[in-house]
Amino acid sequence: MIRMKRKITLKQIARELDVSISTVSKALRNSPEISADTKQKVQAFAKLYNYRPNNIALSLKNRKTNTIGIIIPEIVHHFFSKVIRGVELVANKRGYNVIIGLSNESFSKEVINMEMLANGSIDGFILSISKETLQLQDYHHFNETMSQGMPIVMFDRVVSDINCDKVIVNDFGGAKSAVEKLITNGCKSIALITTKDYVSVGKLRTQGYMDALNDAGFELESELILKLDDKLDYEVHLDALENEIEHLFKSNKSVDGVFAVNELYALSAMKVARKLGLEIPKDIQVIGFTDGVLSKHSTPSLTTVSQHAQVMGEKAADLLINRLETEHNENEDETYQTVVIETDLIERKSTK
Amino acid sequence: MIRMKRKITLKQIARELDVSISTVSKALRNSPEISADTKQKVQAFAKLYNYRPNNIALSLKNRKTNTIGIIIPEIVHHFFSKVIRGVELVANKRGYNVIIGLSNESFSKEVINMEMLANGSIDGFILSISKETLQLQDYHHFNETMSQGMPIVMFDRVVSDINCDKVIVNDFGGAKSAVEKLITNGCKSIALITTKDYVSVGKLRTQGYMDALNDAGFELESELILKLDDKLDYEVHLDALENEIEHLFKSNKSVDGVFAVNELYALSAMKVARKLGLEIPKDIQVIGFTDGVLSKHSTPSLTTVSQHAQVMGEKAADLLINRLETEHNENEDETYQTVVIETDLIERKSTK
DNA sequence: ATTTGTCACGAAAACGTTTTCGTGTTAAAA
DNA sequence: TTTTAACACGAAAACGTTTTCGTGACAAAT
Repeated sequence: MIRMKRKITLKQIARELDVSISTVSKALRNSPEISADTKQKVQAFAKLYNYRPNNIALSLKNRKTNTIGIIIPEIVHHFFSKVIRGVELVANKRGYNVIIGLSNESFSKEVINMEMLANGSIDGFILSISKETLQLQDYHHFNETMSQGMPIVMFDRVVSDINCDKVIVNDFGGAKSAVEKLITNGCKSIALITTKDYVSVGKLRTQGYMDALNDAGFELESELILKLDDKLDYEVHLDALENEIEHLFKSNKSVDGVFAVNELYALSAMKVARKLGLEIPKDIQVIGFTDGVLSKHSTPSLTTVSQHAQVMGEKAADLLINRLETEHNENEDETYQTVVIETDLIERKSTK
Repeated sequence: MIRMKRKITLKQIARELDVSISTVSKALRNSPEISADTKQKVQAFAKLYNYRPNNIALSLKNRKTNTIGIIIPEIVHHFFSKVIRGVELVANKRGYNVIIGLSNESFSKEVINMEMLANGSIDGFILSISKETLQLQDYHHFNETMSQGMPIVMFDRVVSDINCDKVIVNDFGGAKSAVEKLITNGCKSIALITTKDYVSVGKLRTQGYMDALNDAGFELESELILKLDDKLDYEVHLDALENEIEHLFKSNKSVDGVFAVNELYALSAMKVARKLGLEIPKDIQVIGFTDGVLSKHSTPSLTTVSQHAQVMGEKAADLLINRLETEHNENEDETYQTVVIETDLIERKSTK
């Protein structure tokens, strides 16, 4: 049976050594007020009993928790977990902890989670907006949080209505250069597989696609654009997804290039193409938009637009902590910045 | 410019309403001591100003944070992120928050992270041991944490030296039934691709493999066992991994079945097999051990042993919270339990 | 002998709660 | 009229820190 020795406090040290709590505190912080003798005695005792200041008490006293709250729609997702890793990395380096909340793409869970954390548990938020919130366009909880003096940094899924620091991917540019790559590689009829427009990133990627076609003098054919309703969880209903894509291919036999706004769509496109007897990349070339793990290990491996998720997390954490650690004058107008992370085109075997 | 209205406290409400702090507190908690009039007044005021008790102050007062600390080796990993989701799910349901720390497979980071959180930030730990810690076999930080009265629940990577609640996968059984499946499917020469033995799960899966062969009257051929050093990050050095596997196949042409202890090894085996002109599952059948996303989307899709990561997380959270919420008599000997999560064989296209 | 100054330490407040106990006021019982 | 009881509220302690300010002892300077 293990001997229980509860964490020791200043008060207990003070009692043992027959000095006051203040003296112990000062001795441990090496205050010049305290004599060398006493310091030595106190420090030795503290080390022996492995004294560590209680974080909660410190948080209360300093009105600062040194903890960052992350709210994301889903954690079982490479993009988001990479962002978390980035946040954790710089947070830890700068002396902060990270506490996570999952909204599960639900508005109410997002609100509840934020309220729980906002009541003193954390100093600021890093978050990506849930799909439901984006649809409802109800952003009161963000504004309320910020009006209470708690800063927010949004990443990836952001919205221009909210005034705060943001870290976003150059979705437009990434999509455009992907499509340009397809054009350069000789594609004449390029399909787009995307989501409904309310998710800002889907919209921007669609615009990048259109812009690239436009610049190259291609005509925009709406039959080549497949807008999927991501209400449906295609991880579960893979066949539904594949049917949609198969329909696209069959009614547009000339398609020789595909740009998909995420990894799953791209892989499904490749799968369907193969099923229809098309060779990749000879007959049809495919590019996805993602930071996922599937691309690298698919057959053929998938050329993708990398979003540098971890860098986004790091940047978001830096933005937040910088704001937390600069004195904000009461009446000075805050000025927020939006950091754009550039994408990289990672060429693999699904393009020529 | 947004108007700043800092979070309101009991003291401020008390001052505004010209009553004492105690009265406000009691009124809000509907104490019978307080008159209906006063209650009404206080509650209305509190609602108007959206009063919420400060979590930190409550934690300090109650010596209970209602927060769980998770320490995992890596978050960009489907297995671990699914576990987190499970933990988060039941933690939230039961009124707890989750704070994460990444050890990054490093002993020192594991120790530091635990110390940070153990100083009052959390009520208990859920963790999976880092590889480096497993190698060093230095578990003092776990024992110290527990001796301070902070419970630990370990999952997946556990060690029998430590006395605490545990949630593990039936690695032995899962591996055994996978290999049995291969045997049933007609495989005569089954290779094993595994890791070095210090990670307990690798060891157990290897034993499952051997036991299945043994039961079936097969002879154990050591050339069929490939033990890979996972010091090398094979995500980065994929070619090195594939070379090893290619060597295995070339020097054992008779191999018609492969059991791999993780997803990456299994996929690489399939890739190499294809490269060598073997058809899957006709010429060679492959089964992996994982909860990952690659298996489902690979070509052919991979038959795997599912570990039910989310269930592990849920179970671990329940174990921890149960322990936190039962009065533990000072001198009563604690008794710990180990929950074994059974695996499922998910049959896909890499087996007949 | 008195003033000044330094040294080494302790008391107390503060952070935001909850809770125990005490107390003044009023109405009912003796 | 006096005692008792219920009622409604406030003071204070506690959780574990840090920090400001005050103070007693002693030595040095006047």
